[in-house]
Amino acid sequence: MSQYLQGLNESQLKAVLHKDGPIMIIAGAGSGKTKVLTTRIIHLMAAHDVDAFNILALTFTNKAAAEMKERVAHILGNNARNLYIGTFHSVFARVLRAEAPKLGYPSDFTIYDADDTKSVIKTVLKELNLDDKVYKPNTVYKRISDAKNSLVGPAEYAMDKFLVQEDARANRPAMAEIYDAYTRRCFKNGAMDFDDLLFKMYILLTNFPESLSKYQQKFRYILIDEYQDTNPAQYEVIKLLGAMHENVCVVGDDAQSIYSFRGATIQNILQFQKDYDDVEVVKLEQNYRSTKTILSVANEVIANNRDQIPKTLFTDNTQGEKIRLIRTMTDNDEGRIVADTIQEFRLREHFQNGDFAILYRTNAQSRSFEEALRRMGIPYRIYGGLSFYQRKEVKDFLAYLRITVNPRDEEALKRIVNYPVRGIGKTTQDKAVLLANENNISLWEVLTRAAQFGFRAGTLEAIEGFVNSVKMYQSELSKKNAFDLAMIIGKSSGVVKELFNDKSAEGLARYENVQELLNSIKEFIETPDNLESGEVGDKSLGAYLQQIALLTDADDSKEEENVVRLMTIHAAKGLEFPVVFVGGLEENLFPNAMSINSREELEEERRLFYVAVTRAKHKLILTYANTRYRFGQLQQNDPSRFVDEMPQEHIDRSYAGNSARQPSSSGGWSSGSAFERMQRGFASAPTPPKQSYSVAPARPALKEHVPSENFVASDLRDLQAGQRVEHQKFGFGKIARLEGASHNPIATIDFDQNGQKKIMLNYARLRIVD
DNA sequence: TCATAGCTACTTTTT
DNA sequence: GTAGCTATGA
Repeated sequence: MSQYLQGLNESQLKAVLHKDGPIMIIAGAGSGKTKVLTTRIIHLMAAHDVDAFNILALTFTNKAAAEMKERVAHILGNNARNLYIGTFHSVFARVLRAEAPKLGYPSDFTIYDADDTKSVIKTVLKELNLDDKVYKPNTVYKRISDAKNSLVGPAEYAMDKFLVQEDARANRPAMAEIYDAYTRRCFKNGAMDFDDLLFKMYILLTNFPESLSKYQQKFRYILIDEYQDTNPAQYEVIKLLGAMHENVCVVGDDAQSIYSFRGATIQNILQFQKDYDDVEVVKLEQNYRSTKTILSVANEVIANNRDQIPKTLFTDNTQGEKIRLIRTMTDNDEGRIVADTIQEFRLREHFQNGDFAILYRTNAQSRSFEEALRRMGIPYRIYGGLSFYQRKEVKDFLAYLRITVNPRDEEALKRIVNYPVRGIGKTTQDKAVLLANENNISLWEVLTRAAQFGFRAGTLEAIEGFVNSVKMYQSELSKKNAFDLAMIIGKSSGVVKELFNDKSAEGLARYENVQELLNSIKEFIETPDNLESGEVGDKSLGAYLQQIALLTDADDSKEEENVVRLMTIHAAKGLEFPVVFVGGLEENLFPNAMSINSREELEEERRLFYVAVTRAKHKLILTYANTRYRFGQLQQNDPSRFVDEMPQEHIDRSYAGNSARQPSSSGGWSSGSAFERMQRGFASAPTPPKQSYSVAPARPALKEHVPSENFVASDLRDLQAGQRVEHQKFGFGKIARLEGASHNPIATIDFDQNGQKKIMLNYARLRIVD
């Protein structure tokens, strides 16, 4: 038996050795999924002489792709180079780059990220004279994105009775029109958004049979990671590509499907067996990652879900210790106790910083952990949030590069036409945009022909100066590599100088970020071959821009850093850590308040919890806070229902007070482990009482109110103006009026002691007095 | 035309 | 608590 096959268990081996025909691998958490995928690729090449050029492996994250590639390269060396391994988005972008003219796009089409997309939506809304309070860019984006991910174009959308009716009911009848205008605008700009990369790939394959057959022949063996997270667009493309050889291998775990909000449908994996005849199904049920305790907690919680493929995960690992459940008074205490526990484990059990991960439901939760770690001098790194490439200064600089490569890119143009300030202000810009629309030409063309359009002499001079310098950059495009050209642009545009002259701390950071960006371009041109595709050497600026558009900050991997990692649970999928903290286990936060209205949504939250738990190898610590600041307001939450769903014999509650649920206002704090005393110390530390309203100097100080003995939050659905209520902090008051959307009602309350305040009823806890 | 202060809406998750 | 937008004055 070949060496690379050794150490595989029976099912793993079965999955690897299966050569032709469709196969579905149901891979439980920690069951060696990546190992199976990579070994399968190695086996295809080593034992069956399959050409690397004929293998396509698709993942959801760059990180997963890089890991796979690396593992294959480890065994096969240079042969691995020609494999097509990448994310759906990056592989499709590469294909589309080659085929763009067929679809009427320039090869150097721009890829719009979420910010660009929203910005285009705002532009379109303005031009259609629509109120962006009714048509919130986020809502519109979601709607369009959902449509594209279901392969519904603007024309189909407008004719889809159900969709149109939905929009009408939501009081957004112009949605179809917006979608159409948005699509046209992107096309005019020579740009595709994230969803287009999937949608246009589908269009390419369906409208151009010769392209379909070309890629069908090329990709004889197809492997899909995380199949449970595919959306209909991805599903259809895979089906098309695999139709000729039917060598489609999908790997997934229905229990880890956590992206339905992005259009993923669990049906794809549940139905796979119906898509092809003779599907081989292999289940990987042995977990190599976690202790018996952790695994049984995960199993027991997920058993509450109705929709799932039956399977039994087991492990030969040790029993391990109980799961620690920690309750704290506030979110800040939660941060401190986690930091403290990390310290404890480091000292007593010799863990390193890099062994710890802190996971949470929402990005906003990172703050308290971050502060606590910083205070204790524990090095950490936050993943997610604003990625490097989304920072303003980086985007500004990139906009120069983008406009050089694709002058039709209006979003980029608007960013930099007056940055650094050169006397082309808002009035001029508005006029130019108007001219572009009236004459049906691009904004760039208006600027290049500015003399014809009667701008003021000074303004005209400014425009011409700008146009000439961009034209100069463009003329260098074919002569210079990405880095040299970027350097020229940085110097000549004045961007670098502008940042250099800003000596404030933020200015310094911005300057460094742009330098960092230049470094990354240098790195790009110096990398010997393009790891993404295996195709050698497109070092142009256009290639660089398309690559980074799909990068997130989780991808710039300084993996070896020995630091504590903070990230959302979504971002942690596919990763494992010796010690895992999961924070904010509270109702309304996790499960999130947005997701408790239907069984499907709640089950997805539960799967998310399952993902969180199964990241841990040795130790798992769950925390929740009695009160936490959210949205400026102090909120009280009950412990998460998931806490109750865990097998209690595996839980160490000695850090959680005595009562499981509904901690009463006085009870639960009197017993005393050393740790608990310490915790109480934190809770009652002499920090000044927090203000739950903004601290405007003119406003009178809050007259603190002591809640009544019998304070119980009332059901506020039938709240009426004129009723008297009690608020825990602001005291007694009278409802002056009710306003806001029905799903987010806002009450204006005249408080006896604290004046008038606006309170969001979704969050507030009010007792109706009479 | 530009800088700034103040107001508002937002927080679910992301390629 | 903050980013992004608007109104205001220089």
